[in-house]
Parts: sequence; structure tokens; C-alpha cells
Amino acid sequence: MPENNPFPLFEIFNEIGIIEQLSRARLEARLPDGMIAPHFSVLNHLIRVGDGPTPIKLARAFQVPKTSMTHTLKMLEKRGMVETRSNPDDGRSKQIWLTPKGRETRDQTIAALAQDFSELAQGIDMEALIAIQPALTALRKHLDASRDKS
Amino acid sequence: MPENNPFPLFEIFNEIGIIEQLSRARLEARLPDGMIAPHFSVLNHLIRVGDGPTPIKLARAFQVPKTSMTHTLKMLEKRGMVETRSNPDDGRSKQIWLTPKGRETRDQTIAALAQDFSELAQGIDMEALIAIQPALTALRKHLDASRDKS
DNA sequence: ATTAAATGGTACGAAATTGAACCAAAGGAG
DNA sequence: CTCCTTTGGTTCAATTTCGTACCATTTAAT
Repeated sequence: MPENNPFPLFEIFNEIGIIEQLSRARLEARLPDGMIAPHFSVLNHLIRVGDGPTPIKLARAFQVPKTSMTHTLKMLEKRGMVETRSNPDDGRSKQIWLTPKGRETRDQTIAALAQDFSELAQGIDMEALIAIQPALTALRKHLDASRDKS
Repeated sequence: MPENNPFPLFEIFNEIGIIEQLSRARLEARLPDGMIAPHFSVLNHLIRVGDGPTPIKLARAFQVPKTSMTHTLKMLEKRGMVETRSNPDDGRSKQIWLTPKGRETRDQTIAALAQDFSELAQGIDMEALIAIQPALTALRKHLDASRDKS
């Protein structure tokens, strides 16, 4: 019998999968018309890390294929939420900038979510939840680091 | 300043989203050819709850639209992993059964994942991880219960 | 300087997801 | 029994995701 029992990980990944689905649905309920979670994620990322990353950098940040990011950015641009400029340092690549509308949409969504989450927090042991964050972060980092081996 | 600070929830949902993506990629790396996570989820669910559920019941269990489940089941049937029978008790509905091939695929995938997770577990504080499971379950239940309100 | 290899990005097509519309069977009201 | 509503399921179309192929530019090697 192995000393490392892997089955608790099944259970945890299963719970995480369900939570991801439910939290994504909540986010998308707060987004305008046809916007979806990946659109918002890009807006939010641009706020956090600053304007000007290249599409490939964004694709890596979210660990999606670059073709997926091309499509997501095309949709955001069609909605006037980001702006694509050519990169003066590299003729192959572009740079992505938030527009005022993109910034505003992100801010309003955050505000609506804060409201939503505030209500959510009332039925929850928030202290216990905050306490699990380091373990989640550690798991995420380990999963990320051990990717593409075997 | 509000007494319920919702922002830790942002961080936690963010980590959970990333973990979901990475763990799904790991699962799919262990699946045959073109199989994807939802296919496996159905196989695994049939093992856990037993054969014979209707498609609508499966759709509810995974909280996906019934059209999505129709498509998933069609793919599984094309691969010979599930079998659809008509429901003798209700002329509208069907019942889903695992085939031996479906059962075998599920078992082999579980075995491969157990191997994978065992290696994963070596670089992780498994005790801390097991300890967070109740909090995750509580969060999932609360999210689920408070769905469709507001 | 030339050539080869690597990198950023897009076009295109296949598969997945899902809402709208629809059909058939079941359930309920009278 | 008849009509109306509800429920299980599929078809269809629009959107998303993503692998393959491809082009343009940059980098490295010689």
C-alpha cells in the first residue's frame, strides 16, 4: 500500500471544479450583455499588471493557446474595451491597452461583484475561507511548476 | 468600512479558477485520443451513482444545459463508452448505461491519474490540503444553495 | 552578410457549449 | 375525455476554444 494516497486530490479537484463553474456563472451574471468570463479576466489583468502587454504575454498569463487570445482580444476590441497598438520595439507583435470604456466596465463589474460577494460572505465562515488561501496558492504553484513533466 | 470584506473571495475564486484549469489539463492528458474532461466526468459519475440515470438527471448533476449533455452523450455513444436505452417507465426519456469499454476507460484513467497524483503529492503538504476540503465543500454548498437569488 | 531557427500573430477548420425553437409524451384541471 | 401545461429530448445556429498551417519579423549561427 502506497504511503501517498492520491484520492483526496480527486475530491479536492472535484470540489474546485464545481466551485469554478458556480463562481464563473456568478461573474457572468454581472457582466454586460454577451460578455463572458475570459473577456473580464483580460480587463482585470490589464488593471492589475498595467497596460501594454503583448497578446502572447496575455496568452501565457492565462495559459490559453495564442489563437484563443487572438479571438478574445478581437471581441474586446469590437466592444471598444481594449485598443491594439503596434509594438515600436518589435515589428511582429502588438500591445494591448485598456480604453476608458474597458476600465469603466471592469470597475462597475468589480463593484457589482463586491456587492454580490458581500451577501455571499454573510452565510459563510469567512475566517475559515481566508485560512485556506495559502494552501490553494501552494497547490496552484505546485501544479504550475510541475506542468509538462512526464 | 464594511464589516464583510468581499475581496478575499476574489482571490480565492481566482486561485480556484487557475487550479481548475491546470487539473483539467492533467486529466485530459491522461485520456485517450480526443476525449475531454466532460466525457470522463460522465463515465465517473455513472460508476459512482450507478447505471441508468436519464440524460436530464445527468445534466442537472453537472449543472449544464440539457443540450450540452445531449452532445456529450452522443460523443460517448459514438466511442462506444455508454449505451442509451429507452425508459420503460416514461416514453419521453432515455436511460444511460456504461458499456464494458466505458468502464474500462474510466478505470484505466483513474489508475493513470492515481499515478500522476501520487507524484504530485510528494511535493505538497498533503495534510494541509486535506484539511481545506471541508471549507471547500462548505463554500460549494453555499454557492449552490444561494444560486438564482437576486 | 546569409541562412536557419525561433517567435508573434493570424486564418481556417473542427469540436464544444449553449440558448431558442420545436416535438413528443406525461400530468393536471375541468 | 379534452385541453393546457409541464417535462425530456433533439435540432439548429451562434459563439468559444484550440490545433494546424502559414506568414512576417527577429534572433542566432556561421
